[in-house]
Amino acid sequence: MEQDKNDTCQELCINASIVEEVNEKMMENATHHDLASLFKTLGDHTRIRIINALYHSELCVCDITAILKMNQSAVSHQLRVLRAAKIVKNRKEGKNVYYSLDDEHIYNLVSLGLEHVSE
Amino acid sequence: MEQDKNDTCQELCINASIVEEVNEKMMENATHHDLASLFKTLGDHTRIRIINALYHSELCVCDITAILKMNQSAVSHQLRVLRAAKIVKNRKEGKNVYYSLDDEHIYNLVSLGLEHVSE
DNA sequence: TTAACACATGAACACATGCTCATATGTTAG
DNA sequence: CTAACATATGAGCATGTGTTCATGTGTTAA
Repeated sequence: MEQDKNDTCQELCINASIVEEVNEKMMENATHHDLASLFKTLGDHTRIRIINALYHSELCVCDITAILKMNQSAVSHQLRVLRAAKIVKNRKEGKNVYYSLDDEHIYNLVSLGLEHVSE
Repeated sequence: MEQDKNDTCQELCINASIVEEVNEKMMENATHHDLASLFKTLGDHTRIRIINALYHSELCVCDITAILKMNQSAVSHQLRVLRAAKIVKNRKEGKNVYYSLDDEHIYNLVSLGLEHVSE
């Protein structure tokens, strides 16, 4: 006569009504996925530094490489990730490719994150 | 007579003054690290779902386990990560441990992230 | 005390991630 | 055309991360 719940939790401990309510209010799984994806992209030391550099000015790959003191390949790889996430956009000018932040959402997100960090 | 710059970039391509200026304006390395850390913690499907669940109500581990339909060990491990990042706090009540969001920074951060995602 | 339960945690494993190295692409100068 | 250069990209490797399984800890009830 047991409910066919998972076996770890006996249903005794949980407030079933609250669980059900939360389940209804929860965002969709796809949304969770996208959100986690966005934060994951922001959650890397190198990428945060790139974003921070672009905070102030449009920069070409070469500039970024110099600022981060990393090799060009590593920077390009990370720029690719940021591009895929639509966090940065790029513009070609002759041999150079200039990168900049794609929208101010990111700027705001990072700023807000900063508040949490530097409390 | 070459500058002792890295060899990838000949200094010809970069706007040295801008690079220098950006270098000055950049946040400290420790800050980058903390910021990346915070976002990395938020950048996981399971953890985002936990946070989203706690958006609405304080919940015990057992509740969360039921909501996420995951095994209790996995949930506990992730709660530990969230605790370490000061994203959630917990409160003991008898055999149960109730978790809730530690501050509203996180709520705001996730909300802002949501705006970027659902454009 | 002992049994039952909620939760925490260490070890092990599969998989993802970031870097480096080598090389490819595309543009400009000569 | 070819050489030089800025950037992109694939492969390989070392390290990090999330889950599961087994077990430990702490609390309540009998």
